[in-house]
Amino acid sequence: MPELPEVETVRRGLARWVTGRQIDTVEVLHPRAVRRHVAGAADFAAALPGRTVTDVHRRGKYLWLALDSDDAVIGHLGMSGQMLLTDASVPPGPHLRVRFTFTDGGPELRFVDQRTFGGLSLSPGGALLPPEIAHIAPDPFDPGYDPEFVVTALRKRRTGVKRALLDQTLISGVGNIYADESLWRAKLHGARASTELTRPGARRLLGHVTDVMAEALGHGGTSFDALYVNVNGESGYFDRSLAVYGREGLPCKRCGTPIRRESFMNRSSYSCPRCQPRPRRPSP
DNA sequence: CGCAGGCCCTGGTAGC
DNA sequence: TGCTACCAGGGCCTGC
Repeated sequence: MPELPEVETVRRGLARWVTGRQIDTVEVLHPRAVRRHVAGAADFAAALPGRTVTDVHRRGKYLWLALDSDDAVIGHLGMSGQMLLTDASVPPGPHLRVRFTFTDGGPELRFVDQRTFGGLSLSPGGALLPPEIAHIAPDPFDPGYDPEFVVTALRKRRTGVKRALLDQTLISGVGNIYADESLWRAKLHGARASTELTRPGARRLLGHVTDVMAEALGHGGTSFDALYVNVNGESGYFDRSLAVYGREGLPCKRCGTPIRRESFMNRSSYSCPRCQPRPRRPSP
């Protein structure tokens, strides 16, 4: 499940292998992959040939290819999306959704997505920051990220801390995995009311968010020698060292208490019952 | 306006 | 063995 570190790893791979190349052809193999492009798949495919990729940017879990036309191709990986750079001779897999070829005849770019939660769209004039994702807050690695502003906003939210962390309009890039990891480091249960956070407490939590994602990025962003941009941990180079996520019943790495799993927002939350006690009056 | 919950997808796996 | 049920979950949308 790609969160910020995974998307940033993909961005770096794309920046290295696609920047400066001119698009030759675009083929949409599954309309759902471009459902955010209102004008439709044919329009998407027709608009891109001849354009050159000038840069690759990211905000939170979104990334976009900036084009020499000042437009942008926005991409979101969803849960299972991958950007693969593949020689044209490699036969397409079953989940190939969109294929880009380039005029240099080099490796093609394939958007592969099993569960089709991800997708691509064309953003007119969006090269610098697509208006479609202007509502997404800066992530901790964005020059525009202001932790004191987020501290203030977080403490104003009348909701649970975890729900607030997952709100991409407050701080972006945080998903279920890194939210749980950050809360474990901060010794906070996700159902704690965000209004109860002190300013220093909120600062500490946000510091953990930044740290845990920076560490994951350090683990994942190193091996880009191959012409292969992957977002799935399955490929091996994504060696996340997780303290709580997915560790139900295993000992807490701090106190040894078995990690618990709770259902929250129709997904799983992992925490240590001892380090992260449930609040008396839980917030959603 | 702020917040909460439903829905979209499909491969893998557990259970019967 | 073959079926069903459930799980993974980010972001958009709707309704309160």
